[in-house]
Parts: sequence; structure tokens; C-alpha cells
Amino acid sequence: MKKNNKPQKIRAVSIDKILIAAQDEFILQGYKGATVQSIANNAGLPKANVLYYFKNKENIYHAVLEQTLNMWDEGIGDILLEDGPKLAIEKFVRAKITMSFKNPKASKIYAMEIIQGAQHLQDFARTYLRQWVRDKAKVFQSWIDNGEMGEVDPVNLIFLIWSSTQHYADFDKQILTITNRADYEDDDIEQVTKFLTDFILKGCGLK
Amino acid sequence: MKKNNKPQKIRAVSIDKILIAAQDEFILQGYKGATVQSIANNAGLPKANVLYYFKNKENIYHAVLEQTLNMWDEGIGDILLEDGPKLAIEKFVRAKITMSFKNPKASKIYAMEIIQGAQHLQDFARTYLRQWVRDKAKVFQSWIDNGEMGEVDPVNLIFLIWSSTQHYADFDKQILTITNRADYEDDDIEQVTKFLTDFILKGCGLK
DNA sequence: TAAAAAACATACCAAAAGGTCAAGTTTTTG
DNA sequence: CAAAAACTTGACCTTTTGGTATGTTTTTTA
Repeated sequence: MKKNNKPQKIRAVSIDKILIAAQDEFILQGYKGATVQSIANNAGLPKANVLYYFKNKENIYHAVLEQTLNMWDEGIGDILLEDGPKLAIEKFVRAKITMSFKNPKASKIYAMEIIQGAQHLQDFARTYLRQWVRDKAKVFQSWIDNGEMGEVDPVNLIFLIWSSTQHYADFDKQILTITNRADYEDDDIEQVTKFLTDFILKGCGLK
Repeated sequence: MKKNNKPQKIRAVSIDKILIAAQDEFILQGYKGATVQSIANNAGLPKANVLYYFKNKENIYHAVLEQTLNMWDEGIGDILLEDGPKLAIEKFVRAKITMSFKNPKASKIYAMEIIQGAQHLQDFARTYLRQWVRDKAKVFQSWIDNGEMGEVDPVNLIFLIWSSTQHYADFDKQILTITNRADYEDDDIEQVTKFLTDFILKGCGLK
């Protein structure tokens, strides 16, 4: 009757179960609406045990956010000067779409945070994100100056790519309801990637 | 010392104050995290008074949502066959952008509802929205068949327009932080409208 | 294998929550 | 102008919540 988890791994496994449950709970209920009890239930642990690993609710949330940002960071793709605008945009759009379909929950947590005022992400946005956008905007601008792509405001272009790709994660329920389906299928990633890539390349005068 | 509200208007004024406070509270805290006490405080009324006008928290939320949907409905603009693709898209994008800048709160409430699973909006999406998208997709398709615009999947096009326009409302905090400004200015509406209109028209092979 | 560390779990507490009640005051109406 | 209707509000009740305290069991380590 004893549990027989691999040695040394109990902590990691428990924390993982908690974070998975917490992500769901925070998406569904928001930070304030989420309850530690519910996280514990969904993780299959007593509440006190959850609070043994994380001092309090805020710490759980921070851990979930950190996980989310790491995922964001890994999945963002990159925009490399040497790729040229066509390939760079193709890669970037594909990376973002893939992330949206593979990890919609991270996108949702992130979206809710920003919508609710970005309380916990101010620093991230002010430092990391602002710099990222500026850097990439410069890359786009140099392509524009070279005549390698049409005159398109780079910052708004980045926003458009972000929003149109993330939409498939954040609004999946709405999209599925409108298209009268139960779930995304593997095809969808390819179909949407193709649509968005074509459309955005055309918008940039690259097709 | 007596209050001197215009006769017959007490109810309307109180309800209005409550709904405004409630909208803010629901955006900031989510449905479950919102408290009636906090709504009451922000409305400048005692809690019991709020619950006199709305039986319970859920009713307040429903009222806020209804208001939001009405706004969505008014602001959505339309896509008319007789306008032709260029004018129709211009009008539609402008309408959505204007709504995003003029009423970001409605957009946020709506976005949060969808992200969190669209519990209260299932019916709206399943009936009204699904039909709307199908109707408008047909209009786009007939333009495509006529050769009046490029071959672009109409449904995904609608999603792109929705997402790219609503982004300026829902993610305003992030956009302002990245661009290092405190608030949107009047110019921004025009600038963004121009960017998006140009870009989307190009994407549709109309420019 | 025994002591130390980690993990688990029950019971509990104070604060905050949604909501009701009943007693008032103000406004409307006939 | 009096009765009725609409509005206001403090007090109260029950449930839920975040978090603690404390003791037990399991796992690791030396």
C-alpha cells in the first residue's frame, strides 16, 4: 500500500502536479478567484501539503508565471537579420502558431495577466519585452531601408503577428464553437500557419 | 442634507454606478475574485444597497456582460456585399479599432470570458456569432469568386481582423509599456487604423 | 538500522465572503 | 396629505478561504 515513487523525485513530482493543477485553476478562476483547496484537489494532495511546497497562494502563482515566461521565451522564435524578411517571418509565424496550438494554457495565463493590468509582469514588459521589440523592429527597419520588404511599421507589425497567432490559443473556445468542432486537429496548425504566413508576407509586400 | 436626485432617476443612476464599478472589478479580479463589497465601495453605496438592485453577484455579472454584448453588437460594424471588398474592409477595420480604443473595458470583459471557457457566452457564440461569421464569410467568398479580391480564407481573415484590432484594447497595458507611454492619444487611432487597413488590404490583394 | 530530514495529513483559526433581515427614510401616487 | 412603494443601511448569519500548528509517516543518510 505504500507509495513507491523514485527516490529524490517526490518533490519534483509533487511540485509538477501542483503547478499543472494551478495553471488550470488560475486560468479558470483568475488569481483571486483561485483557491488553494481546489488546486490541491486537482493535484491529488491535501491542501496543507500544497502549502508545504509553496508558502502561499502568491508563491504558487509566481511559479506558474515563471513557467509561462520560460515557455514564452523558448517558443518565441527569433527574427534574424541574416535570414532576410521572408524566411524570418515564416519562421517566426510558425514558431508562434506552434506555441499557440501546443501550449494554449501558457498563452492564456499570459493574456489574462496583461488584460488585468500586468501587475506581475510589469518588469518583464518594461525590460525584456521592450528591448526585444526594439531590437526586432530595428531588424525589420533595416530590411525596409534596403528595399527588401515594403514600408510597414515594424512595431505594429510585431503586434499584428503576436495577436493574430495568439488568438488561436486564447480564443480557442470561440473559434471551435464558431467552426462547430470539438477540438483542434493536427491539420489545423499547418492550415493556419499557411494562411497567416501567406497573408502576412503579402501584407509586407513579399509575395 | 437630503439627496436631490431627479425624480424617477434614482434607480437608473444607482444601477449605472454599480455597473461601472462592477465592470472594473470584474476585469481586475475575474468573476470569482470580484467581491460585492468592493463593487459597492467603488460605486459609493453600501453592499446591501447593491444587493437590493441586483439579487446577487451573478446577476451583476450578467448585467455587465449584457452591456458588453450590446456594445459589441453596436460597434461591430458590418460587411456589406454592395460596398465591395475594399470599402467593406476599410469600414470594418475602422469600426473595430474605434471600439477597441473607445471602449477597451468591454473588449477585456469579453476576452476574459472567452479565455476562461466562455461559460456565460456559449449561447451567444453558438448562435449569433457562428451565424455572423458564416454570413460574412459568404460575402468574402463571393468577392473572391468574382475575382474582386485575392484568395484568402474568409473565416481566418475574420479572425485575423478581430484579433489584430482587439489587441489594442486587451493588451493596452503591454503596448503602452513597450512603447513607453502612459496613455493612448487621439492620433493613435488614426495611425493604427491606417496601418491595419493598409496591411490587411495588401494581404487581401487589394492594394 | 537508527537518527535526521522530508513528506503527509488532520484539525483548527481568523478573516473575508455572499447574502438575508428588519427597521428605518425618502419618494411617488391617488 | 396619507398610504404605498421605492430606497437605504447596519447588523447579522453561514460558508469559504488562506494559512498555521502539530503530530505522524515515509524516505534519506551516515
